[in-house]
Amino acid sequence: MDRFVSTVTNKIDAKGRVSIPAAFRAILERDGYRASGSPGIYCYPSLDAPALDCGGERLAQKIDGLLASLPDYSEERDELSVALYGDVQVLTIDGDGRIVIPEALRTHAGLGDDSGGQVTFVGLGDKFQIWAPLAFDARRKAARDKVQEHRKLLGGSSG
Amino acid sequence: MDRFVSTVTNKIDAKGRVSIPAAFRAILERDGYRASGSPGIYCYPSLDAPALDCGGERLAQKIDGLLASLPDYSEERDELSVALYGDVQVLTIDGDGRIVIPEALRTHAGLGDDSGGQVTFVGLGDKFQIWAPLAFDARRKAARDKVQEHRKLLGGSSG
DNA sequence: TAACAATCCATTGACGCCCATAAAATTCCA
DNA sequence: TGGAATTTTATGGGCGTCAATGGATTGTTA
Repeated sequence: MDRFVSTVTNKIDAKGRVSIPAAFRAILERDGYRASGSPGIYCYPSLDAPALDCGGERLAQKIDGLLASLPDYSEERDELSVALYGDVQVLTIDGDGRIVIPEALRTHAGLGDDSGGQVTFVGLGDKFQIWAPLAFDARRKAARDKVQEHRKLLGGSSG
Repeated sequence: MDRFVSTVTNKIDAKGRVSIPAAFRAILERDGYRASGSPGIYCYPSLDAPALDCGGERLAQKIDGLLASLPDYSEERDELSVALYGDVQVLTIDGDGRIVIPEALRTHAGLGDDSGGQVTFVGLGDKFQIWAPLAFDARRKAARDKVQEHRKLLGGSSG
């Protein structure tokens, strides 16, 4: 199965458009995205980071599956629906492979004028994230430090 | 299958008209809504929230199915029938894609002059809800907290 | 005819779609 | 293997269409 991997930083233009990395687009297409008549890509605020989680049909079906397991008209289901469906935005990819990130999502990810007009795409396997470049640098550095610690604990003489 | 997703906030004008988000309208049309001679959209007070539940034919059938699953003449069925059918309003969409929310429904959802002349449409899969913007913000926060508890079900090593 | 409702029309701004350009990668061939 | 030709990407901009909104006009009913 194809996975989203690697990290790419692209520009946002004056109209708020960003090119999705070609490698990611290719995966979305194989994942059920159809150039025409397609719903688009699913995108929602990441729960534990100032970033956006994005994916294709596979991700949408995951959400459906979770909700379908709860009884209709239960309060629990309504609440989950709000958080899962309600926060999801379906973004369409234009003919040139670009999307426009809506205001609500940009706010969550800190993609304001201060982000230097750039966004970072981060592959995470079956989904990918969109970050403000600086915020992601910090996150990445923290992750590296953590790995270093683990190495020490593991007594890693080889890496 | 088409689902209602995402959250949109629109204005109510002086005459009480609100535009239904175009994306939602498109789903209603595919769900059996016909521009002319159509019954309209089904709308009723949400059972457990200060909001309105709305949907098309698919929602109506779902309610039918739910009631049919309960034993005839059971107290439970009677109560649910009243709760679900009793307050249902069939709203028509005008030529410009707008509806007028009747007084009784506006009261339940707290869509008064205090709501800033705005309403929030929240996609919930096979139905959508109409909220007063501020009330929905609170609900959204609660819902997100709840999802945190369910994250493991989403298979998320992150997010 | 007053009050209200439904339909129609007009404006504005956002968005989708198309094309142009430049840089980068890939292919192809000597 | 080197380099030229071609294709793919990323990005910028123009323009037409449509959605959202406000206002006017017509119709209906008490």
